[in-house]
Amino acid sequence: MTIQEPAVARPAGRPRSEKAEKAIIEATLDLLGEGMGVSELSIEAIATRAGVGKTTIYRRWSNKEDLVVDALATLKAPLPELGGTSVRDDLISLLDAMRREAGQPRSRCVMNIAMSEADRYPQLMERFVKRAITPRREAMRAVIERGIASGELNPDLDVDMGMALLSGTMLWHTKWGPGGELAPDLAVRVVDVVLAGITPRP
Amino acid sequence: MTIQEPAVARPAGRPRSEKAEKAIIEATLDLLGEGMGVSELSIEAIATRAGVGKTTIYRRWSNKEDLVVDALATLKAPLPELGGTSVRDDLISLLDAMRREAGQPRSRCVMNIAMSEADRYPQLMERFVKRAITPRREAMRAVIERGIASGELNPDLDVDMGMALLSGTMLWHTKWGPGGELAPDLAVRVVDVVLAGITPRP
DNA sequence: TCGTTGCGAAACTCAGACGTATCGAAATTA
DNA sequence: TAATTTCGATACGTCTGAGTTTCGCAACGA
Repeated sequence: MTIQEPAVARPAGRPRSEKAEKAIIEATLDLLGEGMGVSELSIEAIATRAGVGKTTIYRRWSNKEDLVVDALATLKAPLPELGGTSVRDDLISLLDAMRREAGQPRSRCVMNIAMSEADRYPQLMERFVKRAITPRREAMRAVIERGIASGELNPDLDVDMGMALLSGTMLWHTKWGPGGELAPDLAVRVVDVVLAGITPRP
Repeated sequence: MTIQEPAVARPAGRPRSEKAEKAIIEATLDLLGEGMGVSELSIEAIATRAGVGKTTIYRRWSNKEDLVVDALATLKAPLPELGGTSVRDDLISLLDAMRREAGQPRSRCVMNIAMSEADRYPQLMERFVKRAITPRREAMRAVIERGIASGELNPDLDVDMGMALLSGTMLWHTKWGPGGELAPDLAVRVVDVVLAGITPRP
């Protein structure tokens, strides 16, 4: 058994606790997920919740905003696998992923932050949008563009308008729908009504 | 000779300045409209912006929340007149009113508060929703129900889903659309795509 | 063993905002 | 004129939280 030399030589002294780092991130996401805004979020509350000293936080992040960015960044966007068999199926997959995330406080905080703190922390938002929003947006854009090309969608459709329809409707349900869980079939119903419109079809 | 005191006897002393009261409300709405959250909003900032002393604020409202409620209450909902000639026209009127409001910081703050502070100030929200949100929601519901009855809309349509489609799409554009003003024809385009759907029609 | 670094806890300084109190001036009634 | 109340301004004590420092202990390499 040979012990592998790490690529980067470990500096002398006690190594930083990976456990503490996890606990800090978890505590941050917990508090944000409980509806706390970035400005109400205090380093001291995070330290208490995580069971660490403030020193341990400041040794890693120079201020609250950096910590929040890193915490949100750990919420990777595990985009659903898209079957690619039909536009309808792929859109349902995307929207159902949104529905499932809306039910979990850990992911729900992403939406809370995105909706409410955009004006107040612009450069936080910039990095956050790049990491969390853009990948999902591009995935949906690709599906819609493919649908237009294949003839499944209206060739005159404005792609951005299609994205607004689908995402906006889900967002509306998330914020103002009946409290608690979103209906399991919500994604299907949204996609079908968006595809068909609300006027009668012959 | 005794004078019968009127029911509303003006008390002795200098009367409260109506102008100061207006200035306080205006300053509050200005700051909220600039994207400031309720928790960042400080009485001192309001007093400075309004050009009044803090005393003048505390003489009227006992705390920040009461002031915010009163300030938001002055934003009445001047719902647009609905022609009633067609569902399409009425929906366009409703959505175009939303578009116009989204452009004005004074009204924009309504949406900001509604989106972000719901969890944090529940009883503030309750009063606010009753005053500002419910009337608009009911107006749209009435239009959709009338459309279903008249055959202009799909008889199978879930009314709440229709409202989510229309309102959610507008909300999406407000928050994440290209910065600045919303396109003047946005309401028309949203209504038409919601009515027709995004799949080709024969 | 020794030097170095991280750990949690606590104390510290500093800033901002709350809510109250006080001031002289202004506005109003009696 | 006298009494009363509000005005804006300012000072005050308090509290909360940021960010720093210090302390004794723990974990690591040499």
